[in-house]
Amino acid sequence: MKEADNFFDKVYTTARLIPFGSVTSYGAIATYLGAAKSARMVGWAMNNSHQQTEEVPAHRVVNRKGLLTGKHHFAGTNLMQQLLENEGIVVIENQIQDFERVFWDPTEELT
DNA sequence: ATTTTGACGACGT
DNA sequence: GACGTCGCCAAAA
Repeated sequence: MKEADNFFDKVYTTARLIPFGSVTSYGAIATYLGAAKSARMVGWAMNNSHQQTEEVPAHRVVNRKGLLTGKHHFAGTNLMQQLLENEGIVVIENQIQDFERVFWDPTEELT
């Protein structure tokens, strides 16, 4: 059985691979999947991730600026930030502090 | 079926 | 370096 034959499913799978206390960007995932210019699709997949059976840590996925652009898609107003801070990530004004420090690039994990 | 929009990103000005 | 435009592809209007 394939859990990741479709681009969307791959996005979900990759998102679940993000370690605790780390974050990544939509473009990083897109590039990892071979669709570097389709970062938007990753974001769209995240939106759809809510309907996925398995839990998808979409809160660990932000744009390349480390900005919590999609926080409005989460339940509460600051739920996404709360989740990130819960993992030891400092977020101020929707901006992740020490972004490159907590950034997790799936491409580097390929090795 | 066509147009607009979008949880983005890279490039051009 | 801030701002503008284009590209990507899928879904909603």
